Amino acid sequence: MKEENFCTKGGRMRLSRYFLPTLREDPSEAEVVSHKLMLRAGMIRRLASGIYTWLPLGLRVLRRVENIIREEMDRAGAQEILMPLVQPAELWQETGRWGNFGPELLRFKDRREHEFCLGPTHEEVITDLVRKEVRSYRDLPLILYQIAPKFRDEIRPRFGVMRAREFLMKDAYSFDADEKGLERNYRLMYETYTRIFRRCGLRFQAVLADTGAIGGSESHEFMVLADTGEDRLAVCEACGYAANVELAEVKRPYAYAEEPERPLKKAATPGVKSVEEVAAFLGVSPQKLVKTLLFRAGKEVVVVLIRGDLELNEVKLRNLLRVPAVEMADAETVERLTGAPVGFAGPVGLSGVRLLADLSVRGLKNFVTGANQADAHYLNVNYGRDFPEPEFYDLSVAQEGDPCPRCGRPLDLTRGIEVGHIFKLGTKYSEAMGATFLDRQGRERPLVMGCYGIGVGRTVAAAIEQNHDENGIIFPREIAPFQALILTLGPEQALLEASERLYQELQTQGVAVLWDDRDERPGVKFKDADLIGIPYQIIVGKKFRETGRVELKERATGRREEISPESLPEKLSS
RNA sequence: CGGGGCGUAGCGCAGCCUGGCAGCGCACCUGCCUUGGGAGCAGGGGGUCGGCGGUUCAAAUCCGCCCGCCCCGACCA
Repeated sequence: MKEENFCTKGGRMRLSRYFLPTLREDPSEAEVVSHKLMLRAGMIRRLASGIYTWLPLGLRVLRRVENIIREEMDRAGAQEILMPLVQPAELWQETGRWGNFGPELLRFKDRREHEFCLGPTHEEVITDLVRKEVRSYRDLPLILYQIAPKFRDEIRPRFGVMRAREFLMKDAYSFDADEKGLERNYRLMYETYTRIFRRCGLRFQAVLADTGAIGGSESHEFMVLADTGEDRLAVCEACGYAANVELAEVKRPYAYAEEPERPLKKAATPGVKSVEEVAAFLGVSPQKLVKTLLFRAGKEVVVVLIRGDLELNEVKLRNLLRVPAVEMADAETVERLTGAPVGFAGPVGLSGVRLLADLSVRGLKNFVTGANQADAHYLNVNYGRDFPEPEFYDLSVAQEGDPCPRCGRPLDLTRGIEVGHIFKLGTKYSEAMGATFLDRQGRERPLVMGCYGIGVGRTVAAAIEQNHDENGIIFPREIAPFQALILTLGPEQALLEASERLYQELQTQGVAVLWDDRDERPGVKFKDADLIGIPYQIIVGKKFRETGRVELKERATGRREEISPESLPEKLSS
């Protein structure tokens, strides 16, 4: 007889043999609850900033999410491929993104001094593949996808796998002959994503979104609703409008009392810089202040005016200026242009720069601005008189209660975690890279593309963020690492034998089951069981000794019922 | 990139100010005991005190440089 493998002796899903390093206390490095719980439950361990290893329990959850995605993508007719993480610079130079992707694109050279990067996304690679292989409209439509690691050298990785530098992503790309085809595929992916996140047991919301570095015409983000989310959403309950606040159009009514223009006056404001400080110092409301913001957009510097109580929306500014990124001008630039230290910039006397203003400034009279001079502000400033009339655009961030741009009812603001993002790319990449096909008339035309991403690890973290209590994780059934956990509470042979029989039987019935056969006291087993969040706990202990029945405890509700061991497999496999 | 904090056993931390044996709790190993919500007793193992350099008879502790991690900011005008 063959010797039994010492690692799998008695079956591999025994906790006494399972690599599950749980932590009794919160690790100090973790801030948000999902990160703490993933570390404590032995799902992940950090290797370096934003770089994580998935341990067996965590990997099982990751795989379950992956498999839901795979099933739904396949069902939608997409075909799975696997592309390289390492990508040659040449492809990125073709689309121009080598230059303007920014420092999160990790670049390096191989031994022959050829330039490469770690792929933060795969538009270039897929477009290269398809331009080489697809010739005819007969090959269309086509959707390809992969589930593979990505690398983005984030400024500030945080929250564990929620904002990691290396992360697992599902990315899909659609290719069509025309806009109509793209529209069909975009809708198909929208529906597929809805199915995926619903199956993962998440409460989520699809919102209109900015297209950012990926580009394209239209896009939606799928947001898991959570207070710890990094994105703010504007949602209208009345008509269903929902948008990332970065994008949400502001249709705020600006009603300003008619008042005569008063003479310009300079006021000393020593050391008074921020809006709150200036307003308090001069005894006026922040709505009477106009902030003067200097931005660097490529080589150009632009000046933007906005009412003091409002927030400037950099995404709107970036899209208006049609540049890949805008950033606040540094102190040196501010001083050179305004002649004053940061905190005292104003539009009066500025020249040689483009002057923009948010709609909130239009109609505003006798406002307060910096005087372009240290420790001084102007009162009673009026555009058209004291400085040239600026170009007005919608450049502010939507606020709670602003009117919905579609129906006018007040908007709600909530927070969300972006787990999915879909884009209509159009011909941006196909034209740049010459990815064309021959249509029915034999004309050469660029492929019309879409792209569709899901953060797999982030989805796991978001699910935990939404499903936990003070004792630990409560996994939604579809993504739980196991369906049931057998707790053997006591060292007696009879308990062990009964547990082992149950364990074998459940496995034979196809129920994913883990058995806590460790020589630990009941308290330890209960605590770990609640922490790792497996939906059902099967307790073989006191009740079994007394009655021969076991207890079935549901993790989510804490409900316990007594049940005969024989009826368990049927109950759990349903 | 700017500001702040931290780095001492696997985890959580004290010791540092005022230099003089490297500690506590949990975890781990052995034995006894115990078995329904992170038990108890006894014994034990484990440390480049983030790194390098300096000051000193003597450095976890003081000084300098570097590295790493966490938080906040990058919307200040």
